[in-house]
Amino acid sequence: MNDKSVTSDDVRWLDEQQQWAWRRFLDGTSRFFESLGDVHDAELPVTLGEYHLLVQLSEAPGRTLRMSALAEYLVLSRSRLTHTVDRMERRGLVERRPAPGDRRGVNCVMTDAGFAALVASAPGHVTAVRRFLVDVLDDEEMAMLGRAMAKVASAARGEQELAGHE
Amino acid sequence: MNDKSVTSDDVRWLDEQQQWAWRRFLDGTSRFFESLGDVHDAELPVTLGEYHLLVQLSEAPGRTLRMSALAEYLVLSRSRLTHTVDRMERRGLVERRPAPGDRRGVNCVMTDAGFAALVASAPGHVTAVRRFLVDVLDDEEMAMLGRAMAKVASAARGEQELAGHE
DNA sequence: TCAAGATAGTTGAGCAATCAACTACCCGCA
DNA sequence: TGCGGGTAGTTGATTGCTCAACTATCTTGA
Repeated sequence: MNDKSVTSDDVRWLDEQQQWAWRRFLDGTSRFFESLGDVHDAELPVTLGEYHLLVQLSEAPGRTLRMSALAEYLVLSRSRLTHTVDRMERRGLVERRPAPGDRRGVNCVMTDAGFAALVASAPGHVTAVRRFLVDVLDDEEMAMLGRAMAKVASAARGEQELAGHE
Repeated sequence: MNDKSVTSDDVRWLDEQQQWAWRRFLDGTSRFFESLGDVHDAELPVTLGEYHLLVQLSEAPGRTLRMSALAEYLVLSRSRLTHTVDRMERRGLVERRPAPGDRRGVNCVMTDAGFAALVASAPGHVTAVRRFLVDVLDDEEMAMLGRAMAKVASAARGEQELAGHE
């Protein structure tokens, strides 16, 4: 702990309802991603993490994205992305190409095999997302969840930027 | 893929709003847990995972819980819990004791050092949960989030039980 | 124009998680 | 009473992740 650490005297603890909601959030997300990951591992050609990577590439122009952009979108460390792309490249799902205009840069490109794996995984993936999330909530809850999590994401993102400039 | 696999012909894809909300959820949870984990790693004596384990023990009678109960509450595989408890036991945060009445069973007990680590971590933990979640949402959003995630958790839990009986 | 610092990505060692196989014990039933 | 199947937990090999150090390139400003 450093000299800026918070001591128990000036902490605003959570009240009953906040505590309850936070625990439901923690438990719900754990079980949701567990179940969704299980579906990928048991039935689909790519893991959940690989799937999200392929989705990002599929929506990028030329099915191509810089490593750094991919890392930012997927909330992965650069190192972890390097290792993940290594493995996917060995399986022929993506390829690395030098980035034009910046000789430090590396583009990650989805191959046809990668696209095929994405297409093959999508139905099972979406069906699971429905079963564990979308079909469980009504439209209003789903919309609220989206708005709330957009706020949460930007709070966390703000913090990330601060940490980077230390 | 097996013979029960869903083909693209009969999948109900997500509409615009559902897609948007689902992506906010995915991105928000990733960034939230990333930021909260960073706070633990940088400033607190125990990691986020260890913290949650200690919280469970702190609320159990005798600060004691069966390994299997702990695994269920924390949504951890038994193997992963075994390894995690190994490490925490080496650091003196918890102890293993035989479970009375079932000679297969093992109780995990929080030590005084474990309780001290929990107390030392709590202020920083709660402050971070506020910064990245609770203080970012208003009371209504927070309540909705709790209700929604309670539903999601039980959908996922239901699925888990089915998988177990195959 | 060139030095200092920032950015992009990789590397490899050490640590943590996963998966299947294993031991030990409990329960129900014949 | 003992056998079959289930439950509790551990083990160790494999795989994946993390962290700090490293190379290479880009940018800025004196």
